[in-house]
Amino acid sequence: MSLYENIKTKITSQLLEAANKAKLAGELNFEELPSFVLEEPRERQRGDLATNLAMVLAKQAKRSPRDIAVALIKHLETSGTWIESSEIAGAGFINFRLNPVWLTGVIGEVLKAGDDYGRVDIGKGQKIQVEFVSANPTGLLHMGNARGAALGDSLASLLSKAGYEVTREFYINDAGNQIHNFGLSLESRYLQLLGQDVPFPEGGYHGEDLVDTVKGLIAKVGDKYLSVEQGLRREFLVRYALDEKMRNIRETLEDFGVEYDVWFNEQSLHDSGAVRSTMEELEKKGYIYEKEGAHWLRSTQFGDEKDEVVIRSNGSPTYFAADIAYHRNKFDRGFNKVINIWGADHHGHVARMKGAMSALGYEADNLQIILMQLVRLIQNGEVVKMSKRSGQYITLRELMDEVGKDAARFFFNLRDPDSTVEFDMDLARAQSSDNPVYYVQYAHARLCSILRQSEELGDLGTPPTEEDLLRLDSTEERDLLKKMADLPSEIIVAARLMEPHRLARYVLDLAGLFHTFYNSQRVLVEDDGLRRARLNLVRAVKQIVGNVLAILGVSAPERM
RNA sequence: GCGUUCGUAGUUCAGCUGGAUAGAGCGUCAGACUUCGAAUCUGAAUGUCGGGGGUUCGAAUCCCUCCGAACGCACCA
Repeated sequence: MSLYENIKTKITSQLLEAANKAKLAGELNFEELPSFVLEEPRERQRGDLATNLAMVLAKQAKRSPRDIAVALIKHLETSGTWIESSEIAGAGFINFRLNPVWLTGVIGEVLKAGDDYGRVDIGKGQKIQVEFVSANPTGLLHMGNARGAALGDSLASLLSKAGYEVTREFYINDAGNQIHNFGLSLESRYLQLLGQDVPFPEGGYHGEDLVDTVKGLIAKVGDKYLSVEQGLRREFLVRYALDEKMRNIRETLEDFGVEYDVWFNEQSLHDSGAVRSTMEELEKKGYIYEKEGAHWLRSTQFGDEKDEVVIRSNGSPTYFAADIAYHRNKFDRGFNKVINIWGADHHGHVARMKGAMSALGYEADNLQIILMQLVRLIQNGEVVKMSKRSGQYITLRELMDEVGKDAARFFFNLRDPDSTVEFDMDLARAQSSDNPVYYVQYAHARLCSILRQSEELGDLGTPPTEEDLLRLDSTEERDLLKKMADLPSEIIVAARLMEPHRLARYVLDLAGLFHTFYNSQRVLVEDDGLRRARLNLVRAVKQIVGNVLAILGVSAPERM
């Protein structure tokens, strides 16, 4: 446990003890201690930590919060807690001021832990899977996928930092109706490009990239497949195009800094009989009924708005059926928790998917679905309706070319998945230099620059003494140290809430505090002791900035 | 029509799952480089937290209702 976590835990337990002692002394009356918080007050003049314990006790104790606070403070044991003073304020808050000396210990803690600073263990080695992007291989990756990739990958890194054993997975929709359509589209393009006047299929994929794929194919095999039997021809075209599309998706994501552990084929679920056996299982449990020739899942029993078809009247399973088998497979692989990141346009599927898991006897809460709102693209001051049909969309590749991987990933991770973000292409292009990511990266480069110069000055070796470190007592230094001490707590909260965007905020704040410090204090001063202390501070800040950027998948440049 | 999510400064967004005087970036205005990187810093102005009710010591946060937006409501995925 980190220094700061330790202190907070200690104070919390002392508060509990104080409440019990006050009760024994007959000064306070309560049955059960309600939950309370010990947190940093918004305004730092109020102190370092504050608790609302007296306020939440008011109801049970039938006394005013301020009276209760007096009793609590009277019985509070402060030795070993760094508490320097306690005071009652406002409606009944108890504010604590800590002896700032504890802060200097943070630097040593950071440098000792190195890349592991911020690592916590709330996961306790539990296996957790994050499935994200899982884009259809029938087209190119777009802005929505970019957001999903940034979110999913950073969440996975965050959870891993928090002590979970994480698997990143991509589900490839290489079966079913959509692939059938894909085959028809490919065939049509193939014939068209070879001069035949054939119609484009209804509901086909209009994307230009598909035409390019077929052109590439023709360059290799020519008109060889004109004479091949239709079924075989389509099969070949699909296999070829799928392979090319998936390779492209894979490479694009890799360039975006995302590496998957597992690429899972939908087709394998059909081949292995998993889809069929899963449906039989559901049938056996009585959750399936027949109507109008189709098989339906009673998903309404689990809160869905309507029952869903799993086997069509023509006998073929729906996408949903395969998806149920897929999620069953996930749990059977031993994941304690399974996380899906879906676009908000799929929110209607949440209830039925969880319902299907309940029906199969799994704990639905172990399947967690994070919905992210869609990305609204602005171009020339206007909202661009994105759709694959119209071909009106910006690809992930274009996004990286335009604004860069780091800026894109940071941008998405700065926002709550629940907010519809506006992405102004022109702004991203024109103002790329005042993108927040550069603020953080600049801080990192600056930190590196200071360290480089200290080396040139021959400032190696000798570590600062305890006394040297105690001289880091300006408000700028203390604010910075406090923020540094806070990282483990931030990781815990972010991992618990599955909100990596908190870390982007954190590192932005940290960079800001560093810039402020930099402008008010000089690091490379004549005074040996003070210089050594500040250099260690710089080393530690650099370490943390690097650690957090790594979680976010953003590079930490030494120069820029 | 029903459902899900959202509505916070001119603008883009935070707001730690109920706490003290609602915060940042950009933009605006005024300042800081003979000194470690000015892609930085310091200061100033800016709010009906969409409207209205309720719950309680206390609400941007929870509940109800209305307004507005996005997205769902296929034997598509």
